[in-house]
Amino acid sequence: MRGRGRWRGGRGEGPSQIRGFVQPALLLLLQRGPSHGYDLVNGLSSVGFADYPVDSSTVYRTLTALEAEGMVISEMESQGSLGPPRRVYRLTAAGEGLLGNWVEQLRATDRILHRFLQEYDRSR
Amino acid sequence: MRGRGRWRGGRGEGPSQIRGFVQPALLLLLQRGPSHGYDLVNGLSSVGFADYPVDSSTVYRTLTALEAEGMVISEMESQGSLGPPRRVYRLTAAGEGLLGNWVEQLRATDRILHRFLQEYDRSR
DNA sequence: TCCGCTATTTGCGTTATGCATCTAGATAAT
DNA sequence: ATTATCTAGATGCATAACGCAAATAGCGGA
Repeated sequence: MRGRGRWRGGRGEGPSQIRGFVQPALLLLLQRGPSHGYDLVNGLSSVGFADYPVDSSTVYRTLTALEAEGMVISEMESQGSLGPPRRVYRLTAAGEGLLGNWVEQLRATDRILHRFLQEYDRSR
Repeated sequence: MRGRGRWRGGRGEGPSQIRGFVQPALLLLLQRGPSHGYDLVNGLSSVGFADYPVDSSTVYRTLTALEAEGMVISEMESQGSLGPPRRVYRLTAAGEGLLGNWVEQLRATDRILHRFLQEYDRSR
């Protein structure tokens, strides 16, 4: 899967303007159980995040970064998949904590957004 | 030591993860009437966006960019202010349209966020 | 053999933003 | 008069978080 994604807020299309949303999204998906990069790439655009296309390179890089910080742990899948070997990630306890922090952040973001939209609607 | 930069969603503090939110926020403020940069800097952190601190440089740069695209127009204030001359901006029709587009975008963002938070809460 | 998936990695460029610093007018305090 | 303080804005530098493109590689089918 190649990132399709047009962007440029304003003109027309575009990814959401949330930065650093890939990280919490991946943490949430991993909370459901271990998974590997390729699957997560598709997972993002299927399970609830259909409107939020993310490039695969971003996913892999984010996973690498998360592992470097101890938020996830990976190991090469012993055997049995249908293609090349996969690196399977699973959430650590620290990772779960991080997810919790992200959630707080995102709730704050949500409130800001609501205020903005409310202000806009009120000005009509 | 140059820009080390606090950030890091997760840990604790950090700017909101909304990118490109300064633009719609400024457009919304300008919809209420003409204003100048310094005022808008404070406007952002007072009128509804208290939790969304924005650096003044960002505000000035965003205004410059908006003007280059014809979304706002500025002129130096003829006279009468209490400090150095101000550059007063006002919204153009194109700017109002842009704001409308941003609003649509942000509603989409809002929906994504809701789904995310709902998923998280459901996993508890 | 060549194609099309699956799977991951890496180089390169862009963007929005923060921090620090500089200039400078106006006014109030010393 | 000098100095501090607020108002006002511009600019250099750094960087996180992406997207896009392309390389690498295992595997199964036509």
